[in-house]
Amino acid sequence: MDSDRQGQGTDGSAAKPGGKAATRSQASRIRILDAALTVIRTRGYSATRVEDICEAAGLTKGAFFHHFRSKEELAVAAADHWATTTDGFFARAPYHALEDPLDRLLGYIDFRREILAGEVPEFTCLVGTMVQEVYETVPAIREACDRSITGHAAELEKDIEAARQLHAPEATWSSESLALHTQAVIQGSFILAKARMGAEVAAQSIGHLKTYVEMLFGRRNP
Amino acid sequence: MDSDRQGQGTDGSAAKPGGKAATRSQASRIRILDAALTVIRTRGYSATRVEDICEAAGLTKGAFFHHFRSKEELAVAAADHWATTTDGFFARAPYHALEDPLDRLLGYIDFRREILAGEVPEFTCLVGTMVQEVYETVPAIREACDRSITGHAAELEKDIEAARQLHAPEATWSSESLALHTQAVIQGSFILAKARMGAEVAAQSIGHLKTYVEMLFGRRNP
DNA sequence: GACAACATACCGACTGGTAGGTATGTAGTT
DNA sequence: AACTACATACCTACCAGTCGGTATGTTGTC
Repeated sequence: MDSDRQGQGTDGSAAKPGGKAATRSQASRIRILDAALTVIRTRGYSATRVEDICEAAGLTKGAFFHHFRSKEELAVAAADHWATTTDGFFARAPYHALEDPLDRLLGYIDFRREILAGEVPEFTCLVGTMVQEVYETVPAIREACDRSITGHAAELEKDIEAARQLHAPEATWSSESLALHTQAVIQGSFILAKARMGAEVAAQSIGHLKTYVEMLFGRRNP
Repeated sequence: MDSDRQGQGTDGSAAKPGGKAATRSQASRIRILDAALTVIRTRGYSATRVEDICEAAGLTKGAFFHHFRSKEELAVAAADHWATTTDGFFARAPYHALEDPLDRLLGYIDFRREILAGEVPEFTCLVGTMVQEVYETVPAIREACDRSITGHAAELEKDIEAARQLHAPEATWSSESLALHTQAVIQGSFILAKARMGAEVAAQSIGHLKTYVEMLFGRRNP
């Protein structure tokens, strides 16, 4: 209902072999979305002007409003775009090849810590930023952010559940709650990183998260 | 240097016995600050208009700009006000009377979970919200938020350090990093609560935090 | 206590720049 | 010719901040 514009841009026709124009249009659309990721993560959603995004994308407002009906619609599309790209990014990460689900889970946490590089806007989360601002005022954006976070957690939950059955069948905690907890730690570590303008705090916090998971699975003693 | 207007309002003259007007002025100032806490937590910093705050405070823009030179200056004052009021709030909480520092630490975590009541804007954090939006663009606000978070963590760190020396002298983690980690979990849990529009996720995440701390201190086995 | 002189607290109409959105034009493709 | 993908110029609502004014003290002097 609200998720057209997902795969093939604005054109309704599908399966066009070698459609050059459609490809170029899509490229512009994605440039706008990518620009939005950068700018919104830097300045926040409300404070970013659509012209900021256009400038970062090397396009004009005409192009912007050709692809998106409003700033709000862009935000929803950006959240979906974020979900898609990050999911792909993590799916391709090396830890994913490990056999034991617990190793994958710990590998995921290590990976999250490792990618805390560069400037703060580069490693922080688009949807975590946006949902803080608009959760009460713009339902569509809130829902898109929720989809992104919940979807990512659900992906992780699979490994957690498998690891739980394999290594901690007696565990009292639910895989879902642990998956969400990892996301809470990561999101919270971003807030501290922003307050302090550095990744160090975030890395330490994710380190605590890893210790916790290791202890839950008996791989480490206090 | 930047912290006049703190104790005695706008009047330069000090030690005025029974100054009625100064008291009334302070009351208005605090009404504006309290209103700002509510409104900004609900709508975010950038999206709140100063007129929203005035309306919530039952005053007009004239009064607002009499007390604050700009919206930015208000935000800084609001962050400081937040730090002051929340510190007092936690200082007065019952867990604070416990003798064992570890009990106080665990009591703090329990307390944080217990106060997740009411609507989302009522239990979420002002400075966590603001710093996400402005960390790159408004240094003064970022610093004020940092002061609030770091100060709160430092207060907690005292109990953690005492508990560590008493119950886990061999521990490899630092009290500071654990204190900051608790704040990361709490802040992150707010983000999830906002995405899902409910306190339940936050409570579960803080539950995991408690389990972690208990395990760190050997009060619980996996 | 009365009155002048002054300061503080607040009101609300106004302004000027800004930013979301629109209307129109145009080059390229089919 | 029709349509897509943009660019440019323009419109308009909105909002931070200003400014002249009023009401309520407060201080000092007689």
